[in-house]
Amino acid sequence: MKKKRTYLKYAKEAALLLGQQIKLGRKKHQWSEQNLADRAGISRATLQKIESGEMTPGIGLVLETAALCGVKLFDPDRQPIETSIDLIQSKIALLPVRIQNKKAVDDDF
Amino acid sequence: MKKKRTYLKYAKEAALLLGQQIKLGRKKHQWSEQNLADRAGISRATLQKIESGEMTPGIGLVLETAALCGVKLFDPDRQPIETSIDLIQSKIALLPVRIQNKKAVDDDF
DNA sequence: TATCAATGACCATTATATTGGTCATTCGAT
DNA sequence: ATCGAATGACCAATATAATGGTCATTGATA
Repeated sequence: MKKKRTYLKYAKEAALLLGQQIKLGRKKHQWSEQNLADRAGISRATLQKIESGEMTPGIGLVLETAALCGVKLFDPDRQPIETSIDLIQSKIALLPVRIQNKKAVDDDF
Repeated sequence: MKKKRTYLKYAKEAALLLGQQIKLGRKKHQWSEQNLADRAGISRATLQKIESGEMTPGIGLVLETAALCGVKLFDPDRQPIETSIDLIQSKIALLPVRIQNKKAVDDDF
C-alpha cells in the first residue's frame, strides 16, 4: 500500500477549476479529447487526468493544454506576462538572497 | 538522445511567473528553501525546479507550494473558488456531451 | 432508429520525475 | 573577520507519471 500525499483544499480546487476551464475551452473549440491531446502532444489518458483536476500531471502539460484552449492564468491583456515577470523579479531582488532559519511564527504579511 | 517536447511561449512564461511568485512569497515569509520544502512535503530539489519555472513538476506540487506561500491563481476574495467551479460546470452542461470530429477550422469564438 | 465515434474507465509497460545525497560557494549574523 | 547555514548545481537510485492499448457505454448525426 502506497501512502498518498495530501493537498490543501485550495490546491485541489484550483486544479479542478483549471481542468474544467480547459474542458470548457476544448468544447467551445469543438475539439474531441483525442483531437486536443494530439494538438498538445499528449495522450488522451493524460488529458483526461488534466481535465478532471488530478494532481499528478506535469505543470507544463497542463499549461500547454490550457494555452491551446485559450485559458489564461495570467491575463496578457492587462499586462504582458514578460512585464509581470520583470516586475516580480525586481521585487525579489530587493529581498535578502539568503533567509535565515525562520521556521516559526510567520510574522505579519 | 532523447527528443524534448516543446511548449508554447505563453506556457513557459506562465510557469516561470508562477515560480517566481512562489519564490517571492517564500522570501516574504522568511522561509528557506528547505523550510518550505518540508512544509510542502517535497524535496528541496523539486522546490528549486518549481521556483525556476521548469515544466516537469506535477501540477499538484506546484499548486500546493503556491498555496502555502499565499500565491493564488484564482482570487477567492472576488468569488469563492467553489462558486467558480459550479459556474463553469453549468456552462459545460449546456454544451454537447460529445464533440464530433471537428479537427479543423476553429470557427470563431 | 441505426451507426459510428466520443467518452469513461482501467491496465501493463515504459519513460521520466522525485528523492536524498553530495559538494562548492557565498551571504548574513554574531 | 569568522562561521554556520542557505543556495545552486549535479547525480544515481527509486518512485511514479505518461503512454498506448483495450473495452463497454452512449450521444450525435444521417
